[in-house]
Formats: sequence, structure tokens, C-alpha cells
Amino acid sequence: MYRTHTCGELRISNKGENVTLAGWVQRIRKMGGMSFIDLRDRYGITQLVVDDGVSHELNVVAEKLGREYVIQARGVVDERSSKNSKIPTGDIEIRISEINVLNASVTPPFTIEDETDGGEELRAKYRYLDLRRNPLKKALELRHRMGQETRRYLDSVGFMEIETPVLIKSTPEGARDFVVPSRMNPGEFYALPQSPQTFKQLLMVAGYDKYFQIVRCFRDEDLRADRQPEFTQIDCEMSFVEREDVLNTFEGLINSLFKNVLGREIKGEFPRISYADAMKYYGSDKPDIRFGMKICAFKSSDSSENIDLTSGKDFVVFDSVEYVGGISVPGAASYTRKQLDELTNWVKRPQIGAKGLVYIKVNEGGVKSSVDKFFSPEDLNRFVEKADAKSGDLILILAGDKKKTREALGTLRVEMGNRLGLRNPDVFAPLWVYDFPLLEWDDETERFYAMHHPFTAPKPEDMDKFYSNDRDKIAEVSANAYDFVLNGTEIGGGSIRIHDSSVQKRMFEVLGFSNEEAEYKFGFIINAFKHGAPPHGGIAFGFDRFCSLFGGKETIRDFIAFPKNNAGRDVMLDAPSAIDEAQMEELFLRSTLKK
RNA sequence: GGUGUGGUAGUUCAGCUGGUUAGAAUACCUGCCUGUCACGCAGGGGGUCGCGGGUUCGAAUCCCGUCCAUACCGCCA
Repeated sequence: MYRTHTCGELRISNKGENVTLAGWVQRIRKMGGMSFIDLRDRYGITQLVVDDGVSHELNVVAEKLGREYVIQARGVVDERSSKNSKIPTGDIEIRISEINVLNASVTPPFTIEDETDGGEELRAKYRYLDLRRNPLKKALELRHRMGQETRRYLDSVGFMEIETPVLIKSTPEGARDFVVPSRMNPGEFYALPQSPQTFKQLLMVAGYDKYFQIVRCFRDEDLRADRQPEFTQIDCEMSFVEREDVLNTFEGLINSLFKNVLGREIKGEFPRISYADAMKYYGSDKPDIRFGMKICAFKSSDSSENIDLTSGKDFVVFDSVEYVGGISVPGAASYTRKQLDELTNWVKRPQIGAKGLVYIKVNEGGVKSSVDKFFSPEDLNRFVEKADAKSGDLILILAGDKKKTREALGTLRVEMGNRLGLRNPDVFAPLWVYDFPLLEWDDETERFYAMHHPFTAPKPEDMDKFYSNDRDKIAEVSANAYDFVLNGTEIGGGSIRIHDSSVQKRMFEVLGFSNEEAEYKFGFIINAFKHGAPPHGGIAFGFDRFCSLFGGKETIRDFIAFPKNNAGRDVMLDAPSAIDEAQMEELFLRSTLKK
């Protein structure tokens, strides 16, 4: 037997027991005739004492140990003369009578501590060492508990977990597919699933009316801190449901995760906002509602409540644009010229692309703005009133194209939220966003694309528009789709699906597919809908992001045991890599005649 | 594909208005130390300044190119 206890479980109540521990040497403190060894495993750290007075030979062994050696140690649990309140085992230590080196270790390239000295690249290369550190261990433990609780909850309300294939068919819609060559079918390729979308719908046709799966998905797109080429979804689908049924069911799941994983309670039902309102008030389809600072439109093409901007003598900017809007930043009226200049440059960056920034400082004594020479104090007060700004606030105003300016204001709002410390990772503000547009027109390819995916049902009241020949009317069709947003991050998205083969055919028609194309790419599902498809809908959650938010982090990499780097590489394996010429030939990827 | 930031000791970084032998901390090695727990003290070894080219009497430092990392934009049905 390698060990009788873990390094995290012995307490003062074990005093006097003979124990054997095994683990990694965290640190050795040599005090001349005696040495202290911190022994670490997944469960904690226990202090071992080697005393020269007891055994000189043992002390010689102890002196040869190095960091990260794997050892086995036998001894007696004793009470410490000076206790360490920082660790759970701090009241005891093990008086060692025997040490066996199970495996030596070279000196690790970075310290295995909570606050490591290692940089990201190095830690990625030695991921197995990084995973020994507490923060990563905690992250993976959280992920484990999230997965366990998801399975427990969904099982308790009647869901079945069913696995779907990983080698499937490439579909050109949506993200770029990862592709796998088929040896047995020369020149043909499988694709890895971007999601099990069609399979879960086929399961609904098959009558498995509550399905879920914690499933790996693949998208060959560029990475971000919160985006990996392979990622995990909690994928769910239900039959005989309307939107409310889906939202209620999964509000239940989310609440049980909050309660049983984080020990938190979300009070009341989750707030809901339409896509149109989200864009109007937050400039984003995934608003962070932990703080206010809503966008206020001073001039908008679709509003009758515009304020009079024409009095701004010689200030033509507001007159010439489609939209003028702003946010009122609480307590920021004290910003210095330097800070305001910096903010102006910030919004002018290409990523945001604003032409400039107008500000109004609201103070007891009156208003002060960057456009004082164009607007009278009375005129400026109209902005203050409209924005409902208080004394001490700073109104930041952008103008331009409606869509872009709203989005820029949304980005600025989040930035100011960050700067003012209003985005506390310890506060959770869930939100449902619903009624997304069904389609997006792309000028370049001159066709519609599905905003969600081509299986999303149009809202019943928009069916006339959906079948019309007028492109503008088709563009107005709303989807019966919904997103789950947590703290400004899109965590889940879903919809009520099309279950009628003629509606599905119309969808492919609107997307510009010929009958033959639709048949070739999606014939299996159109056909399935002819065999008694029940009304159905579902949702999928980004499991990695869900975990990272619960863990209070912005990056998902810490919550994935072996993630890819920014360029999609596994720097530990050095993958992807070239394959043998023979392998290439076997897969018909290169002619033997070449070279 | 684009923009920003970074690349100097095993590691994290400083040095960068060009000018002695490129520093600090930590890690590592040696010695001392019987109550440490970020132990302490003394000493020591350790560098292709990412790579290539250019400017210059002289380049870690300036210029050009390139590679790598990272954040963001595009992209992500």
C-alpha cells in the first residue's frame, strides 16, 4: 500500500497514529540537524519532519531530495510546537521514520505555487506541471462539479443523455468545419460537428422528447480568450414545448447550478429583454446588466422623442448624422482633460471607429462640455435632462450611423463599467434575450444568412413576411430564438425549431439554396420532418464559458485541462504537425507522382 | 487577413535619449544553521539580449524584415 492517508486529511485528532503518505515535495527547509518537508498531493500539504537526533541516515536521504520529487514517507502524526493557521493540516506534522524516493524529478521550469513565476507560454508547454497548481486544480474541480450537477438536475427532470457521432457531414453554412479525410472513401471527407444540432432534432423525430448531452464541438475559426477550436456544450432539446417551457426548464438548471455548485441563490425570475431593446439601451445583444448606464438616444431615425439639436450653432456633426446617443457615467464629471483626451483616443481606435467624442460634465454649478462654443447652457441642459444625468455625472456622446454608434456606445459603456469597478465578478446578473432577427443580409454575397442557424423557426406572426418576395419584409422576420446572457457574456443560445418540412424548404429557399442543393446538404432532415416530427425546441450552453464565469475569470483556458494556444496549437504536443508521406498517400491527399 | 503590446539569466523583469565587464529578484549549486512554514546567513555558477539584415568608430538600445507569444478587430450558422 502506497499510502494510508492523503496530504490533506490528517488533523490533531489523528495524533499518535502511524501513517504513510505519498506525494510531491513542495519545498524543503533545512535547519541544520533537522529538515521540514512540505509534501503535496491533490488534497493538500502536510509537513514532514526529519530529525537528525532520531536518525542521521534519514537526514542524509532528506538532504538529497529536490522539488517535485515523488516520495513515500512513513511516520507518526504529532502535534506541532508552533502551528500554522494558514493550512488545514497546520496543527500537525509527521515525524518521519522512513522515506522512499518513488521517482526523482528535474528542477521544474517554474514554481508550483498559487502565484507562479512562470509565463503563459512556458506553463502551456508544461501543462502537466501547471495543473499541479491550486488555481488550475480548483478550476477543474469546479468544472467537474458543474458537469455532475448538470447531469443530476437534467436527469431528475426526465432528460436522457444520448451520444451523437463525431464523424459527420460537412455543411457549408456557419463556421468553418474541421475536416477528416476518409481512407475508405477516396477523395471524400467527414466533418467534425460544430454542434449536434441536426442529430438532436432527429432524436426529437425519434420520440426522445427530452435529450441532453455534454458534448465536444469543433469550429475552425480564430481563437479568443473565451474561444477554443474544440469546446464543450451542454446541448439540450425538448419536444412539445414553446419558448416559455424551454426558458423555465433551463432557468431551473441554471438555478440549481448556482445553488448546488456556488451555494448562491438568484432571487426571482431572470429578467428578459428583446433583442431590439437590448440594442437600443445597451448597444449589445449580450448586455451586462450588473450596472446601469443605459444608452440614451438624443437623435434617432426611429424615435419621435428626439431633442432639438439644431440650436448648436455651426456644430454640423449632430445635424448630418442618423443617430446621436450617449451614456451618463456616474461620478465621472471630475475627469481631467488628460483622461478625457485618452477616452477620446480610445473610442477613435479602429476597433471602435468613432470619429470623436463629445462630453458634458454635469456639476452643481452648471454644465461644462467639449462643445461649449456651439451650445448654450440651456441647450446642454436638454441633454442632461434627457439623459437624466445627476450632478457629478459625465455624459459621453457619440454620433453617426445608428447601428455602429449604438455598438460603439455599448463598448464604451462596458469599458466605463470596467473602469468604475462596476463589473464585480462576484455578482451574477442573468438575463434572457429573445426575438432575434431570423436573417441577416450580406451585401458581399448578396444573400441572407441565418442569424442563429437555418433550423430556427420564424415567429408565427411573421409567417406572411417570411413567405413574401420582398427582401425588406423578409429581413424584418423575427426568430423564435433566445440567448442566455450572464454578466455580459453569451452563455447559451437556442430556439424553437422548424418542424414542418415545407417551412424548412422555404428557409433554404430564402437562404438562396436551390432545391437540389438543399436536398444534397439537408435532404435527410427535410425528409425526417415528413415522418411525424413533433414541435420542438432547445438550447445549448457553452460549458467552458459557463465554468469560467462561475469561477470569476475572463479566460476559459484555465477551465480546460489541455487547451490550445492563440494560434490553435497544442504547444505541449506541438500539434498540429505534418504526417508521413505514406499516410498522405493512403488518404489520397497527395499524388505519388508529385516530387 | 489587420491593429496594439511583448520577446534580455532556468523563471519573472529592469536596462532601450547608442558608449566600461548587461543588472535585480527568484530558482539552482556549495557551506553554516534543531522549530521552520515565502526560514535565515555566507559564497558560487548561470546570457547567441528571439532570428536575419542595415545604419554607426561602436547596437540589448536606432531602422527594415521575419518568427513566436498575447489581447482585440475581421471571423465565430
